Amino acid sequence: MTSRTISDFYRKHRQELLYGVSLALLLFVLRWLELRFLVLDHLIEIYVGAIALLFTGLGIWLAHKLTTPKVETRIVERAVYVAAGDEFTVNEPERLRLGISHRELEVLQLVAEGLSNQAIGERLFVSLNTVKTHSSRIFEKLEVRNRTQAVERARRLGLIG
Amino acid sequence: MTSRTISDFYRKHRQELLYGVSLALLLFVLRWLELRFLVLDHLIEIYVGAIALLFTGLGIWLAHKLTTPKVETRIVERAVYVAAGDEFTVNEPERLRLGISHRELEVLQLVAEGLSNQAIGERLFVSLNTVKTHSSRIFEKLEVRNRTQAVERARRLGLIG
DNA sequence: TGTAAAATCACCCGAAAGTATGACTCGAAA
DNA sequence: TTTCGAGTCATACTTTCGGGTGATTTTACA
Repeated sequence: MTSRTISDFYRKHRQELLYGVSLALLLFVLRWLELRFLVLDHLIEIYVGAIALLFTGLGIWLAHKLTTPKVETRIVERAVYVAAGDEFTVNEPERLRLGISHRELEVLQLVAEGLSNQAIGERLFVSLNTVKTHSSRIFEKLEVRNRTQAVERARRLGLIG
Repeated sequence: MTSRTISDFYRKHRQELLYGVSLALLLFVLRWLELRFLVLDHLIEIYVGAIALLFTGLGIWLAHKLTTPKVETRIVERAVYVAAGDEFTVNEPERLRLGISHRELEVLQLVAEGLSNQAIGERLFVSLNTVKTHSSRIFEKLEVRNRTQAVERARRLGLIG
């Protein structure tokens, strides 16, 4: 396991780690409070109150972290295209004729959406290298040299919508 | 105070009332649990655990109620009329709206044909750098990050055939 | 159940694309 | 005359693509 992998792991699981550490700390504080107040058992109400407060806070914090990771107002401008109504179906015979696999077609569709290889890999849960292999094969089969031409050609052949 | 006023009051302060009632109920349960378990003081941990759980839940619920209405997504839909016929004419209003110059459109068309920047430069008798400048401006104006997305978008907007 | 095709991933390398910034020319408009 | 947009070009840099090669694992099917 390299340091790259470790930092990747940290990045990906930062939140979970934070929660874990926070919970551990809380339990520690709990224990301390317990030992502190248990001897004076008429202070049990204060103790319980503190616990209640503490955990209400924890709940709020948790919910906040979990439900509002981005409190930004998104303005999505969506263009509605008239006269582009018909549904698309893949030209299956053409796909078979060119020997393009399902996975390759899938990659091709994402390429057509303008995604980078990296982004495609993340979308399909495969590595960058795999995406590159797929796209290279696609280019070969479509007899083109780059993704833009591939999209152009695939459109004309009815492989993508 | 009429019944109308009362129902108005209820509508306006429904949330606050709910909170109040809930809190009262909680305190009641608390009290009950206290009496229940205090005699068996080795069950204090269970008691405290229950309290903790309860109030964590309360916190989450509170936070949820308080923060969810703040998420706001505005979707601006805009109709774009694309020529449905076979012959293509540039959607001039759209070009002007986006502030895309004629030269830029020319470059965009060649990009759509799948030419490399180098090839576009040779076709238009300008340097590679000039083509890059143009295409960068195009990307900005179309709000995209690469040529594939640019072609995709330009096609939909009726800027290219 | 064995085999071929498909899918996955890695590493290297050079080319192409894209970003950022600045500068120069030219013609039209203020 | 000044100003401004469009077009041109450059330098420097980072990122992404695409080609080549080889390998392992999964899946499909005969």
